[in-house]
Amino acid sequence: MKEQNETEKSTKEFSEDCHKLLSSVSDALYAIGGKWKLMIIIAMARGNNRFTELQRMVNGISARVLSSELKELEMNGFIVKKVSVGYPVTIEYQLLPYSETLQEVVGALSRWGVQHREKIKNDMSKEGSSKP
Amino acid sequence: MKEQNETEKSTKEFSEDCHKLLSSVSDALYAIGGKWKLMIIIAMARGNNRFTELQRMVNGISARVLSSELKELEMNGFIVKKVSVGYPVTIEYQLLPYSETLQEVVGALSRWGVQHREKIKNDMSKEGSSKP
DNA sequence: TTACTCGCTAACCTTTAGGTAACGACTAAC
DNA sequence: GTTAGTCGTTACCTAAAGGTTAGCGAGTAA
Repeated sequence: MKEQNETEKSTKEFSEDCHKLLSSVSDALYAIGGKWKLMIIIAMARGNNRFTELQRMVNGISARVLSSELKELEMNGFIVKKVSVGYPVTIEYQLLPYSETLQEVVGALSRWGVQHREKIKNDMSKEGSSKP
Repeated sequence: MKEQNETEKSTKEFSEDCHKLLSSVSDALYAIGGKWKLMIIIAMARGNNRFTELQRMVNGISARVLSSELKELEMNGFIVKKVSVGYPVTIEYQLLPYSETLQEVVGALSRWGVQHREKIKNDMSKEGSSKP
């Protein structure tokens, strides 16, 4: 029964594999999915720690959305909000070490993004020049 | 003027870097962002090529959403729809080579997802056991 | 005094994602 | 021939993400 053929076995294994892969990717997307979270983390990793800095750097984000995303990022342990009580109360957001675990993801995504833009450009110029 | 100090220079470079990174990640998210696209590609890479197979494999997706996501994936050159005209018309979706460029992204995301789930589990057990 | 910045927040509205349910066309079983 | 299942597609509707505008409280600069 067990060594009947390989089709059945590999199908099953594939299917288990697949479920694991799917659920881990799903977990990841749950935490860092959406339009902004990764972008905010990238901007912060580049030294943007103030609210308005972030708003200017992350193109197209509104104050309302930035505010709520920062809250979520804080709840999930990616960043902290530091309020310096001294002279003019300044508020800074800082990355926590945990956000560094995202480096690989950010790297992969940005490399893919670069090559994808290239591809789109090529596709367009091909279509454009294919007029008979 | 040029070697005044390093602070100014590196700030500027950081900022340029940052914009590039942000726009490439943004491009990537535009194409493969959202809850389902990557999951569908993963499922297909594991040998699920029929509509209902995919629907069963990708947990929680509805037929309507699957149908529209498949259309988008086709438009963006990740998959093709093959209709065999013979006997009971069967429809198969197949990955195109371009979807393989996503391997790195999928790998990174799933590894991160796995460790993130671990982290959540640990965090919870810590909080749970800290009752005085 | 006026005006402008920073770090938000609330109220309101639009856009998009996604669920439900039903259909068409065809098969298979009862 | 009637019911049930496959393989999708479509129309309709809700929910939630996100944009816009406005403003507040505290500081700063003219």
